Amino acid sequence: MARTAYRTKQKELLLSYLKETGGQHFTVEDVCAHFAKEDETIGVATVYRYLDKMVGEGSVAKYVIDEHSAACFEYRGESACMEAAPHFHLKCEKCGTLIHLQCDELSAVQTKLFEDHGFELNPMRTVFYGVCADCRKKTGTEE
Amino acid sequence: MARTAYRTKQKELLLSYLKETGGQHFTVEDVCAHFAKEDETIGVATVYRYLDKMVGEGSVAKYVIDEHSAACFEYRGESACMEAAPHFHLKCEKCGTLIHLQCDELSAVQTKLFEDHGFELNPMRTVFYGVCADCRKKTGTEE
DNA sequence: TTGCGTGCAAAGGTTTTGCATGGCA
DNA sequence: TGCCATGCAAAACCTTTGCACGCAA
Repeated sequence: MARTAYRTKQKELLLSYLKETGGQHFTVEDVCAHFAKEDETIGVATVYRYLDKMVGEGSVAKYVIDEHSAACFEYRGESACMEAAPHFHLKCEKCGTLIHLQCDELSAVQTKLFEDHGFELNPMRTVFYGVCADCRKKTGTEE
Repeated sequence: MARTAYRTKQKELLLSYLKETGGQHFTVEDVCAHFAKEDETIGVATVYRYLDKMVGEGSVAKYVIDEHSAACFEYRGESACMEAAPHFHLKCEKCGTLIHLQCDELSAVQTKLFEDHGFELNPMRTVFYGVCADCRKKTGTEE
């Protein structure tokens, strides 16, 4: 059963950070560094523990952007239900930009996948890889 | 410039493995284990080195399925150009199954993303996360 | 006082890298 | 002979886990 959740300083700190950065991406390191600058301490383990729990609850989304860099998290609001404002993520393989995209066409894909293939897409975790408009313009010769 | 590429045993071994398993997924460990059973030796570093190069050339696709398990690779054929037979990958978050899906609707998304947002989707790297039909049937209560 | 929450450090896993050796041309 | 390719082991990286201590209730 749900244990009594203590109200601790770290939890408050993390929640305040989440609200500040709502909708933006951050890593665990970002969180720790942010508070280190303010002379507050919050250990990585603690951040991981909270974030993992919140991912399970759906209020935070976790994205594996690249296998070798830290995972990206994103706050989706306390009462965020997944259907609320689903958006997708486009990751540019050239410049590394992560684009938020709210697009009906993509939502249609979600429906299509479900109806035709019985597959229930999870937009909270899916990342589209490719090359963004800006990078395509630049001939694309550079790495 | 392109250096003279030597013809080595390891390269042959890897290529033969790729052709055998064409279209299937494998990890670096799979490759090494496969040859270890046949008393052939091919080190992980070598496999990573070749695979990374081939990913760059487009003949092998690399998927980050889960941040904590090994990366999945897939051979796409020597002369595989990306337009040839693009298919997408659906990863079930419940049972872990990786589904290959060749679907015109999804190809339409690719076009849509390109036309409306200038984003050139890379199907070789994109993985759709969600829940597969089988797992949805099973009430979905289990982890 | 009870026992959850925390931080530190160690462990765990995959992938990369350095370096000496081996093998292709 | 020259130099690319290889394998081993160590390093690097992110994330998880064990454990003792601190703090909320």
